[in-house]
Amino acid sequence: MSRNQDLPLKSFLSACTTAECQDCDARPHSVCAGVPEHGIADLEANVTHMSVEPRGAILMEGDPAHHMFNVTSGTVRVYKLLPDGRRQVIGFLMTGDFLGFAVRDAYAYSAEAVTEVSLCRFSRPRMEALLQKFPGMEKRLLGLAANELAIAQDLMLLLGRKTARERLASFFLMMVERLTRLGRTGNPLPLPMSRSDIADYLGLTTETVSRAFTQFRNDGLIALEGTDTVRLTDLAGLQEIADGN
Amino acid sequence: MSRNQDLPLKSFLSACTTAECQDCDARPHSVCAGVPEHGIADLEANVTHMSVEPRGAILMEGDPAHHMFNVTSGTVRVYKLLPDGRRQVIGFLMTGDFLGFAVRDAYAYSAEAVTEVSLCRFSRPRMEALLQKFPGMEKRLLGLAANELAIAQDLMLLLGRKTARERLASFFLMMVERLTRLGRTGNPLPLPMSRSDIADYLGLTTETVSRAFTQFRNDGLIALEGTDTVRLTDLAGLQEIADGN
DNA sequence: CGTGGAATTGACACCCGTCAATGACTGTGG
DNA sequence: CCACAGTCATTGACGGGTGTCAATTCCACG
Repeated sequence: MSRNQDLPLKSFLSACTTAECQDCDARPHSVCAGVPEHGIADLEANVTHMSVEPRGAILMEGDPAHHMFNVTSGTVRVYKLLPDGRRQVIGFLMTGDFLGFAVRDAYAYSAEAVTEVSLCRFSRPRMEALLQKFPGMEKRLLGLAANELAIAQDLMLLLGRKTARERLASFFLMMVERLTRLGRTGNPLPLPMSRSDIADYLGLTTETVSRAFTQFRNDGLIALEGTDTVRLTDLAGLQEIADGN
Repeated sequence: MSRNQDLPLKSFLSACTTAECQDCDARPHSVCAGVPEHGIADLEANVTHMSVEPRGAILMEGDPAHHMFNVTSGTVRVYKLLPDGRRQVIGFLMTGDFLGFAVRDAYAYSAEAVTEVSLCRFSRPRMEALLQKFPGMEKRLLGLAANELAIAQDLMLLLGRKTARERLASFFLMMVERLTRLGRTGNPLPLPMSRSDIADYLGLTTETVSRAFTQFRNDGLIALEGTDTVRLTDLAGLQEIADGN
């Protein structure tokens, strides 16, 4: 199991003003889809565009939850730690995903950039003002929360009841589906995160993940194109495995 | 691992008009806390009060999501199944909990009564009208969703990374906290659900759960008062175990 | 008291974790 | 251009925690 005690967690946050809400690719997939066209300027005035280097920290468990984020490009890993360093990745965020739900006033999880990541940052009070002003935005946020909840429930089934093979197959199919929904190609499937990230997402070890990879390769279900790209050569077969048969 | 293929899933839903929103004990804990006092009559007009017998079905995975529910008393188990019968309980719902989030138009989980359960049922369009009319209700619903998400993330950490002992200790403490929040006594802790329900919630088998119970008993951490009530005799010890040490 | 399902306990097997070695890849400096 | 180091991925050997199967025991309920 991977430990996380020695990662360089210092923040690589840096301001950047190149991106603009007006022609933001992520908008239709994000909470900002709930803002009407005439409100975009207002939106822009209340957001900070920023980018984070790979392995850079975005927020940490226990920090006061002063901000909310919107991922506009790149991949983010969100995770929780046990005191002894055991890590559970609770999600990978991509274009349009929202980050920063918090009950009480502190984050209950940490988030780091996997690849270079672009983010929109909202301060909490400003976000609340926006939600007040644009009810569609709040409705949209509720929809995103319900969607995340559904993903979380799928992961619970995976973590509680699936075998290693079933977990990996489910992971592949889930990633394909998300990329497809974003209008990107899911096959060959890019995997920007490490085996250790995948393992900590699936509740396994890197060794077990690696063994499952080679097993799938030997069974003709996948083909590796480098270590971070997988061609799914038998989607139906993977689907069967993912569903438990 | 418990299979769920032979459970009598026919619905025991039955109308009942005794409860009223005006003096509903669950209101301050539920989505209805977002409705102002002057809107209660409107709320009442858009809700059906009902009760479900133990083991009765409330909704089933795949059903069209025509309704949303509000638990006002009793305990509900929410779960997902794999085709071969493996079951993952994704939550136990109690007073004030909301049931019926659905992306797309179908439920992604099933729900059954553990004890006798009282529910308020909203039809989807009526609920949406209410949310439109009372923005506080939508805000409240978002808060409930964020809260459920946090609970789900805790469970992911549990399912992915904790040992059997750690899982059971975490479960006890989680139940205590929820009951306390509802203003009820959490110690001795009532456990209306079966060992098999607990096992399927914690990603274990009944045997392993049972062994952990007796281990805790032998270690002086708990005392059983019948099979469905546990006195937690060493909360600090349980907390240490739950956190991984 | 008798009955049936749930809970507990025991014996054993197996999947996956642990530990360790090797291989593949990337970037750096000579 | 190549040697080298460092990180990550893969593979192997082995052990342990938890699942499986089976036999009691415990209770709730008639």
